[in-house]
Order: sequence, then structure tokens, then C-alpha cells
Amino acid sequence: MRLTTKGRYAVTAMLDLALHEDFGPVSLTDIARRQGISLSYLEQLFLRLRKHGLIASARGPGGGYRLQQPGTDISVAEVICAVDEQVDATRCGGNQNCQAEQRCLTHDLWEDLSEHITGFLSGISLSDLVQRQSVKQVSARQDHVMFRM
Amino acid sequence: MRLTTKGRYAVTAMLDLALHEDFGPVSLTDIARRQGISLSYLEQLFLRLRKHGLIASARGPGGGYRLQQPGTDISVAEVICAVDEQVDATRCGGNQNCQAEQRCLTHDLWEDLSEHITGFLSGISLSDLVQRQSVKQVSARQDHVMFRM
DNA sequence: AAATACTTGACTAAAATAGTCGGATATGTA
DNA sequence: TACATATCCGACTATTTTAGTCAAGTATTT
Repeated sequence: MRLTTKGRYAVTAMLDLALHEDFGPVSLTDIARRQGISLSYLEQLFLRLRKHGLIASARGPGGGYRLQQPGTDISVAEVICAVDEQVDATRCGGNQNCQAEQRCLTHDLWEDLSEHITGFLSGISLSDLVQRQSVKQVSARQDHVMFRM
Repeated sequence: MRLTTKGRYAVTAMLDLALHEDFGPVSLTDIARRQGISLSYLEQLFLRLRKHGLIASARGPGGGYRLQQPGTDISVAEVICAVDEQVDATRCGGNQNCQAEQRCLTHDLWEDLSEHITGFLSGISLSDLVQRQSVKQVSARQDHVMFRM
């Protein structure tokens, strides 16, 4: 699993969605405003999230996105994997041909690390984040500032 | 701490150094040959590793680099930090001004993750890697193929 | 003296990041 | 039915990072 800012944007946007979906579908325009992420960039990310079955879309006025599964069932790891497309993973891709078609010296180390990170992020669901005190605080500020803008 | 291929190259090169320093200083030319990394790129990496006090250099014929501290005292985390220069860390840099000068929604999550990864990689020293069976195997193959080339 | 090897800075091709732009399509509401 | 809203989708682009190359040094051993 790769860790990039793209993945971070996706998690932030999904968390915003989880925080606001009680009042019907959430539009990308709202998420873009609240989180300071460009609309067009969000469109790219949500296309992938939808194709991976994490969210469902509703078109037309009042439309937007909602979570396809309960927030407890969507882990941070899943969100990141959905947008990062796992092009080459570790360069020492699964096939161990990192150096001259053979396993490179540190192959096992990166494999161990990768498992470690995935395990950590698989254990954190969107619901877990929603309940965090720090998230509640930041979210409240964002809702307040942006309210009826 | 950022995880990039640059950091991976650095760890691989430092491990090669740890594996061969018993016979005196190790030249970058040798490391480049064994690990399939370009000499000029290694020069850039080792400049930073030296400035961070992880290695010492010896000029002239028979010169090269050796570890500045025993292999047990150099962790993988230190090597990666030395070359990655920590430009912006998490974009939510230490100052929490990730979004409009305020803390972003997922700030704490990335901070937790960062600590988790750093903790994991801090617990692995070059000596630990040298003793791994898989590392010994790959290293033996590399020495054999490249011997007296 | 000569070869080896580190030191340093400037430059560069290719890829990834973080978007922008333009249009098409679907849908709820007046 | 017209219209506004919103998702869909593809193509394009500026900037940054990666992964180097190149050239000219300097120091040291043999």
C-alpha cells in the first residue's frame, strides 16, 4: 500500500462524508468548500471510490454521495487502496524482481513494513474517526465557518 | 517521516556497507555495482548520510565509506530521515496549519500513523538486517556474481 | 606522478502530483 | 418542458519529485 497525499485527501473527504450523511446525500461542492480541496480533483477521487463500491451516487439537484456500507465497515486502508490504484506497490513488486530479475537486499523489510502499516490502517474505521474528540472539534469549526455562506 | 524510493535506496546501500565493512572502507563504485544503483545518485545520498554523522569517509585509493557508529546503533528510521530531509513531513506539518491556517480533519490520524511507522523502523538496526537469513542469501548471490568482475 | 575515490554543483529526462477545462448526462423542481 | 443542480468522463497542464547525468574539482594512497 502506498501512502500519498492523494490517499490523505481521499480519507479526509470520506470522513467529511461520514460526518454529514445524516442529512441526505452530500455534494462534492460542499465537501470541496469545507475541506479546501478542488472540486475537479474530488471528482477524480470519488469516481474511484465509487468503482470500488465504497460510496453510492445520486444525480440531479439535492444529489451527491453517500456511504455504500456503514461507516464501521469502511477502514482507512480500504479508502487509500481505492484511490491509489496500487500501480507498482513497492517497486520490489510482488514478483521479487527488484534487482536484475532477482530479489533485492531489502525486499523482506519493505514487505514487513507494508504489512505493518496495512494492519494499522485496517483497524481504523470511518466511524472510529467520527467519534474522536479532535475530529468533532475540527468538524464543528468547519460547519460553523461555512454555514450558509 | 516520509517513505520514498530514495529512502529505500539509502537503506539498501547502508546495508551493503554494513555487510562489507569488515574488509576496510567500502567504495561507492562497489556498492553501485552490487546493488544496481547509479554511482552519481549514491554520491548524493552518501553526502547526506555523512552530514548526519551516520558514516565516515576515506579518500584516495582503497578509500570509501565506513559506518560511523556500530551497526547495532543505526536504525532504519535514522537512515531514511537522513536522506529525505523532512521537507514538509505530513503537509499537516508540525504546525497544524494544514487547512486555512488551522488543523485539518485528519491531522491526528496521520500523526498517529507517523509515530507508528517511526516506532517500527526505529526498532530495526542494520545489524538486525545483516543477521536475517534472507539478507545473507541475497548478499551471497550478489558477492558471487560480481566477484572480480 | 598517477590512479583512485570522495566532494560539489549544475543540469536534465521521466514520472507523479494536483490540479484545470470542457463538455455530456441524469434528475428534481418550478 | 425548461432549468438548475449535480454527477460523469476525458483530455490537458503546471509544478514538483525522482532518479539520475555530467563536469570539474580535491584529497590520499601507492
